[in-house]
Amino acid sequence: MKMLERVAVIDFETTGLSPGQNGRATEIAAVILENGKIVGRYQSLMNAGAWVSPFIEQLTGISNKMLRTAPSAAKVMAEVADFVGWTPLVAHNASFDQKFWDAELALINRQRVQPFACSLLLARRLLPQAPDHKLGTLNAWARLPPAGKAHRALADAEMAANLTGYLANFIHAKHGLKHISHDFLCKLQKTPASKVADALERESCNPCR
DNA sequence: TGCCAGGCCCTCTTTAGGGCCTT
Repeated sequence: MKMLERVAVIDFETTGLSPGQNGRATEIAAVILENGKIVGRYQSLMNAGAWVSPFIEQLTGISNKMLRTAPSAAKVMAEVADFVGWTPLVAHNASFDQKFWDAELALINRQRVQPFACSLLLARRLLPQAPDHKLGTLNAWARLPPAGKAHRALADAEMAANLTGYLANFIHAKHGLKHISHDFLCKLQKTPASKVADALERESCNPCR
């Protein structure tokens, strides 16, 4: 599977649903997906000084004790931003990860340098027959490889990467696209569901592809 | 006082409401 452009798939674990006083990152993972295979991995807990509620500890398995000895959020965000570089980003429900990525980078006076594509929006358009579009459900439904404990950053990033590869393969198999760019995924995820088939048809007829 | 996310998407819609998805 060589048709998907190299992308970086990321996943955050956090203390809440929105960045701010009560929402900080606790863990991040980034995996590099190249030719449909994971060729690089970064994963780290991060200590942002935020308190982990019992609910979040139960959900993620990440505790306040674990974060006390973790490297600082500033150090981890600098490392992961360098690891990803200019590689275009993908996340499942990217609006969530994008706001934490932007917020945590802003705290170290850095800015995002690439767009995000969203595997959730793509899956809703390309796999409407799936039981639902949760990351775990889609991976099980598509019979993708198990990736470890859900709600830990590396396992979720690997699941999202496998799903992204599956979606690219689906587009290739069904519509014959030989090269799928991150830019095309970004356009496709904004296409109304009723016009997705037309968009794929147009793209596959483009003589430049 | 009471509440506390927010973008996407569908529909019994568009002068709105509610479910889905992420932690």
